[in-house]
Amino acid sequence: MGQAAGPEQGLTPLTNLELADLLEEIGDLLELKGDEGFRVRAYRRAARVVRGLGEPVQRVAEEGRLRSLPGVGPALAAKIQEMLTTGTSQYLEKLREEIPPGLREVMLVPGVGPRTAALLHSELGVADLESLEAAARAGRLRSVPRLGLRREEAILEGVARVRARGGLVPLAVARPLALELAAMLARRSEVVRVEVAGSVRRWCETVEAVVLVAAGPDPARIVEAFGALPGFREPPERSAGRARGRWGAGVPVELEATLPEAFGVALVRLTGSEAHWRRLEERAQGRGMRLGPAGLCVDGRQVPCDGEDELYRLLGLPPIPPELRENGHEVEEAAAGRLPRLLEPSDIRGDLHVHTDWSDGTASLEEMAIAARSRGYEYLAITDHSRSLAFARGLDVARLRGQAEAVAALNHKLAPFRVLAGIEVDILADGSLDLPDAALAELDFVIASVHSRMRQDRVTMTARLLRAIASPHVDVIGHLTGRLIGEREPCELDHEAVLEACAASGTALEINASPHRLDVDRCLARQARDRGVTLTLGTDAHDRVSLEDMAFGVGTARRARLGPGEVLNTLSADELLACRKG
DNA sequence: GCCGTTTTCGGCCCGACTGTTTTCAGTCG
Repeated sequence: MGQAAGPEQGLTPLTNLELADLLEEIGDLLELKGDEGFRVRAYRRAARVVRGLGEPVQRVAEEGRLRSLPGVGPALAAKIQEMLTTGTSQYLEKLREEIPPGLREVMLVPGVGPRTAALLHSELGVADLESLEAAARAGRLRSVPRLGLRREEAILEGVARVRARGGLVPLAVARPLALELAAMLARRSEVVRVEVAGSVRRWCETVEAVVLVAAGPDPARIVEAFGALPGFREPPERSAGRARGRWGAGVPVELEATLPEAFGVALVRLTGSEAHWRRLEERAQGRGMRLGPAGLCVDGRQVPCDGEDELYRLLGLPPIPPELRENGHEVEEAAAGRLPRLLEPSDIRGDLHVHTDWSDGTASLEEMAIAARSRGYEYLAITDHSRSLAFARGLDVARLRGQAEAVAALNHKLAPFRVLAGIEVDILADGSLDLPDAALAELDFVIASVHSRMRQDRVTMTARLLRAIASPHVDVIGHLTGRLIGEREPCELDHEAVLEACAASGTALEINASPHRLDVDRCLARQARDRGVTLTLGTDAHDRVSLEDMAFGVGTARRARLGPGEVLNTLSADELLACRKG
């Protein structure tokens, strides 16, 4: 307490995520510069370690433990220290002068990596997405060595795709920022109460803006305090009780400040969806009240509403969970007492998809297990990659057996906590599995996932998945569509055929809880449920911190209206093992 | 860049596909 840099120094302590971004940027710029690959990887590895660190890197630095982090040697420790003190590093600043930072977004275009981006820069002076698009439209790309008409067309299409998603912020970015901003506001004396609202609160996978609602006796002072937070690129626009601006790299952020007695109505309105709010307005009108931005009026008098539940109660409704506030029909359901019992975070008894340093994770088997136990779980399934994912150090039969032995030893040590010996076995291009049946048969839990050849046509990809689903050893299909939100489109697939095969064979489908994936999504999860397919939740964590991503999985499951009975991880370890196939 | 029952240098990250070529560099998972 009191140690953090105050406003008098004009510097807020860097969060782990911000520091990781700076390290990532150095990696990208070095790569664009043509630096040898190992240094680039060192920066990226350090970024990953910092991102997945279970404690503030600030504290690690203060206690002189930076060098103890894996992948952090003398050079990186010094740069991290400098970044924590000054907010940047001279090395990074120099790189930014040498290489146009806009080239980083050029690399977002599919098919354009560091070499091509650098080539486009040197040959055509491309420095960002705009100049790339202009050059492509002018037909100047096709004349560059190793490029041609086909790639020019593909790049133009890719630019459009990158653009299209440009306006939306992935939940993976928006939610941590929303929570951080809410925490900053909560510390201000002007603020009595603050909540995250908007699409973030409804766990939408992408959002237009981070929206916050804060209450206090003097809303104007809250708006003022909000505008003064460090992190806005330029001062946010302010109007009565409101402020909106762009935070950090440009994420749109909005605040509405109210009096405490108007907080409930504001929170419901700003949480949305719009259809939900409209439906509530209609319902109020139907009951002789008037609901609007100013609040709820009964007989011409403003009724105080300091919480959401109070508003719903006045409208004759039970509280409606934010995840259900979508098309407005949920209001009728609520009125009829037919709201579903939704999955709760506390229903989840274990994580069914994690990686360790046996493959491409950063934490050891024991570290992951202990982290899972301290989250209150009863069990954890270890599901590292298999053989063919060489770049992730995937496990072959021998190493898998070695890991199973290590798991057995760990179970002895951590009992009654259970570690399940599992695998995320690769589904190869023809639908066969990357490990022999005999090896899979020995495991407690088998996820099968596609990691390569993701652009197969619909027929081929469907057949490929059906073959994996038919395997008696496969318990779950992991991240079915392979999409990465804002980065990679889902693969072509006959969903109906897949769901039918899952239902018939008793194969579960995963809701991958990584906020970058959320795969299967809400719609597909709901369809699966309707077809009698069981779902599992797995974080796909590659470090201890990412075990917290389970919240995103639960949010998605709730949006899909799943209850505890439809999710495998609500079972005990014994029940789970008992209901495996075969 | 980091790291060391290969310990202060020499490894570390592999294989398939694609569009461009006429033998392969670059991208991706």
